[in-house]
Amino acid sequence: MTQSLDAISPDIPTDYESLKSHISTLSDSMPKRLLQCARYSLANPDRIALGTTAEIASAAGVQPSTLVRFAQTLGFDGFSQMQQIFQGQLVGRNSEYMERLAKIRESGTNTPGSILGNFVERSKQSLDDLLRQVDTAALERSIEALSAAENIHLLGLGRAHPVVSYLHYTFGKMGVRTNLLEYTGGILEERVQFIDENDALFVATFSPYSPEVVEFASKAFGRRVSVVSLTDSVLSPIARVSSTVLEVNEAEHGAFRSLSTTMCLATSIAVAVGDARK
Amino acid sequence: MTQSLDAISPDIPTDYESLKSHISTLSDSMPKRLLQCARYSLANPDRIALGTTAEIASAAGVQPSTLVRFAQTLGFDGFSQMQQIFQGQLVGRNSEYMERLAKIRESGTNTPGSILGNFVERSKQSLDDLLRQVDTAALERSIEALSAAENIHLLGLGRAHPVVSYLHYTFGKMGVRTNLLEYTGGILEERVQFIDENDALFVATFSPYSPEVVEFASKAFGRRVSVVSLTDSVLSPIARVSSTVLEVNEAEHGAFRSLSTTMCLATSIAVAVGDARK
DNA sequence: TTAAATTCAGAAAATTCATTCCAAATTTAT
DNA sequence: ATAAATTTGGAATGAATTTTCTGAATTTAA
Repeated sequence: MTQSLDAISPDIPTDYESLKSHISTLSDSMPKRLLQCARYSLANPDRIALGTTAEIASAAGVQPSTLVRFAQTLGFDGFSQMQQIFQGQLVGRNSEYMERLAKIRESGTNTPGSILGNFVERSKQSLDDLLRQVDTAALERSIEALSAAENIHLLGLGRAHPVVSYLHYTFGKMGVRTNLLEYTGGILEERVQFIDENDALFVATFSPYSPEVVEFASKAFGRRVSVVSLTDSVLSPIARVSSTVLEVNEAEHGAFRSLSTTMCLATSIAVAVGDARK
Repeated sequence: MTQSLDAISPDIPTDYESLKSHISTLSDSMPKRLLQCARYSLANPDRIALGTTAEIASAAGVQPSTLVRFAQTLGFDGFSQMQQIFQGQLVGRNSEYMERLAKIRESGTNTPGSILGNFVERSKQSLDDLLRQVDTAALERSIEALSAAENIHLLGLGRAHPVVSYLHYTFGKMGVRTNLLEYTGGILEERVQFIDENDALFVATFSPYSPEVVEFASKAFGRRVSVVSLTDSVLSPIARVSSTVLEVNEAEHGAFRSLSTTMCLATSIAVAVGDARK
């Protein structure tokens, strides 16, 4: 049907990967609305594959005709021709996905893909556990404590450091001032004196629990500071010196634990505190 | 528009799995042509999802109108309504997903528990997307590059910093030496000279992409260093200056993005590189 | 075998869709 | 600042698509 036209324009992408890079290349010289299309297509390829021009256009905040122009800018006849590539990707990807799912169960395969498949599976499981096992009362008290605090101090070393680093960033973006306690030699303990009774200390620590962190929290707790802790077991030594304890069972693979679930909880805490403070 | 009709026929399947059993149940009492439709649909769900009635009918050896009657026999308004379920299968929507979304909508959106519920659900979705959309070839090339590197340098600022911080820790535990590049004033750029051609640079950056990070990666790339980047879109400026690009669509809630999915990918990378190096 | 009921094919109708077109708005170059 | 070029929104168009309808064919029941 469009054979002659295909022959005329031989340089248009025929698979999704090259289409992606094609879009990415041309997007440099695209005007506002077409760039909007480019962004939307790459962010929502599924909707491009399945939607109609009207639906997609409205979701992307452009006119249907703009979508057509976008496709034509990329060298296609029109939208429909471009859509076929997105559809092809959808079908191909789905069958790959099915194969990968089947392989997850078989242990022994150590390809990057199967390792990822494993972690995805376990992380989903772990997220489910989080939602099922979370102590809602403790979560609420934690949010209250952090919302009421004059200053929030954040402490976490080793595998826990990314958690407080993320909270530092996210709280900052929401206008909540936090103090990220970095461990630079032995001077950590001295900082306890700068933590006020009206402040809160958020501390994350996982097995094996750094003694310095527990010690620091203990001292703060002794000074009647609200200590909100995030840890991997209620048996954690941090539990004794905390006002509220949040527990997370993280996905693991052999000796290695992810931070996937922990980050989900951390994000929720940040958003809830941000809401309460606004 | 079809609300009243939906209400009248409340027992039609809403996901592919139940549709399948619905079809096989009813197919017992179907006349020849409808049975033909039933068989074809179960054998070629992808074509039902993406084709037009004319195309599918011709492929299945029936009339387009028969396809419509088939859908109506199953309880649908028409073909289009049935087609949506086949499309949902392709994108990975199932009944559990629908139920959970409904639950989240029911509950108030501002209690800490519901915020957490929301993030858990979105994170799971996002993890699924990761497994579906991941570019396995790019992932494998990334692992290779990092495994082959003499030294691995890690760079990430803002929301991306927790990612490299985590990698620094985890690689360390596996005996893989890494160099975490911290941004302390303007001296970042100078460090490029210490990165060798046999080294690899792992850089994480998310929108809005820090110019310093892109600039640094660009210089390293110019020095023929393997640059493995983790970012949120192929339109990311880092993509141009990377040997391999890994893309992650992170769960978000309003303006706030988690790091849940990203951490899952990061963990997988660390484990895969650890395996390859051992 | 015959009549009634069901199923079917295909044409026709109604709707939706992708695409084109053009005037207005915006950007770029001078 | 002005003109030229580009980009855009939105209506108009024509093609394609889904759905309905009807008479013919087939099946079922008596």
